[in-house]
Amino acid sequence: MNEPNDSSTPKHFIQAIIEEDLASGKHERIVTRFPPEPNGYLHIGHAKSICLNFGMAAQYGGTCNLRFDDTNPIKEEQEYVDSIKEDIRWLGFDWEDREFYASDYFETLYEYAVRLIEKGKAYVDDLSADEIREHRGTLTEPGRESPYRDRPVEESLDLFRRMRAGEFADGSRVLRAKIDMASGNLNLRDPVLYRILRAHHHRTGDDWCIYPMYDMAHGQSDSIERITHSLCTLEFEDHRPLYDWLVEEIGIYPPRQIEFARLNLSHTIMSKRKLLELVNDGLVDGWDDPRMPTLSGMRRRGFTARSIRRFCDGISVAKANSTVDIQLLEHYVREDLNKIAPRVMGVLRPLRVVIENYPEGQVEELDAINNPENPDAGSRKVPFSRVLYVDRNDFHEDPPKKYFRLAPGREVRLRYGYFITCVDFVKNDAGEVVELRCTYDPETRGGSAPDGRRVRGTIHWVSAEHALAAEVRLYDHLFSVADPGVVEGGADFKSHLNPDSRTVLAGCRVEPSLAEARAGDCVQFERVGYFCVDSKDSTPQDPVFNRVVSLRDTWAKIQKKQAG
RNA sequence: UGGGGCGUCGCCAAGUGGUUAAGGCACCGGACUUUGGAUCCGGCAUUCGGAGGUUCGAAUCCUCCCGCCCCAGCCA
Repeated sequence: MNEPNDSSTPKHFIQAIIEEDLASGKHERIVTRFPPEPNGYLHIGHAKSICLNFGMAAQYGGTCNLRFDDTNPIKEEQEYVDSIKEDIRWLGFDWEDREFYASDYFETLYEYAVRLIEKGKAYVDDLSADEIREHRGTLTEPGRESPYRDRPVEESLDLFRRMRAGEFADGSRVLRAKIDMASGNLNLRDPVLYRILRAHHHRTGDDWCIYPMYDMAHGQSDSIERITHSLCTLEFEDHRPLYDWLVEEIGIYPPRQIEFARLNLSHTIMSKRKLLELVNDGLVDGWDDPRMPTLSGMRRRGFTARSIRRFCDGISVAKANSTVDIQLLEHYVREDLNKIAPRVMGVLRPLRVVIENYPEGQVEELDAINNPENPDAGSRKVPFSRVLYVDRNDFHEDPPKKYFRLAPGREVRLRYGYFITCVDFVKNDAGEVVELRCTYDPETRGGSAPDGRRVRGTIHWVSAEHALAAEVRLYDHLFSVADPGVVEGGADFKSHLNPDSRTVLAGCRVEPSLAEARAGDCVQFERVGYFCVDSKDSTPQDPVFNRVVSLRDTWAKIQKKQAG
């Protein structure tokens, strides 16, 4: 799936490369792959890669494989592969029958390693991990060759076979490529290709006690799958010479690795390690907490797959490290939800309103448009009666300048209802306004005055006796600073956690039509924001709504300006 | 002091020797409005990290300088 080619999105450098390769005849069809390691949940940063890889395949009539990079059994689990598949499907992409695992290639990879040893391009090293590190040298000093580097091919072959057979202890030996211990690129200083590791693998079980390293597995898996363009992030740029070297020395099909900048988003973090820390420390309610930048969290929050896809298109792909303003993401959800979310009325902080001249016991069913952006969405009936709730912040005892809503003596329009005028208000002992006394103009049913009289303010409301009680969870940025990664002194990123990232409102009142709402449904509470029925905690009896994003709020801006 | 990358508006990002230096977000005006939403109009880089140079002409080519990111896992 990908969006109709938006002319406002210019071609990026990867598209340029692919088009050249197609035009020159280097490739007839392109093949890409999305290669997650099943050691955590997918986040919005992965979405960029997913959209890129599947997007290129779709745009140029090729295919994109899903391949799990599962070469480290210590960190990988089936739970993660399941969640990854679910997230990719939800995002709207289909790998059909092309679901692969690096572990499927273990036997072939082993043969490739043997081939390298036979060519004298790899050797078994008996050095310990510490010794290997000591021999590696530093950024500015060359490394030293291992004393085992030039041992006979036959000896390495024998040792490697016995490594596989389980004759040696974990960590006692490794297979290394024989390249150049003096290279300025540390990846070329005889990189480790295989290590001994007795760990249960989620797919191969206990079949293997040696596992290939990333460099020995990734490019070779790409080659086996005939990947034409292997797209990865910038930190692998230094690995490209090794990627090319291995494919060349083994003598197999050479895919082309192309690196692009990973996504960074302001006010959040993308590091799996840090995300896991938030989960483990109980600072969020799990991987799918609606504040998390994980796809499962965003899905639960109410982000649409389409808005994420559009976002990924919008930010484009380049090689410069960058941090995208989270407001751009919010823009794309608003854009999408504006078109598809049914409008309803919900009162978050209820303030009781009695319409004094409205007949006791009378109920009217008023027509309300479901979505002004989409006539096909039709309309619904909303009950109106003598006692209503409006939002507390739609009343001001002493209204500030430019405030168009309710205040003593002020007339406003109730959305799809009547014009009402506040004639009095009631306070409790604590001095809080607890009730408004209003009158209505029977001539203004539906919201317009026959005499042409205009009101500046329109507010939302619900009928007290008909409204449903609900819990509403307001979410804000997870971190209060744009770049939580930057911390002073001994502080750590968690010190930037936004204490107001979640505000739970109980006792909210929403219109009765919401009785039909089901988990995952998104609506717009008019004048407030977009909300999604929580998929975990919501029940028909006790509905729970998550705020996806607020509506743009001009009044808030005016207030800010007035304040200072 | 090694190697690999990157620097164009507050944030993304086009641009590949001749364009008035795209577009989006944000921001600022205004119109419209039964959501202070949406929509619509208008504004928003004499300048491309800096300095030299080549050229009739440079963000694009050359030289030097500056800044930022990545690499010393038997992680990926």
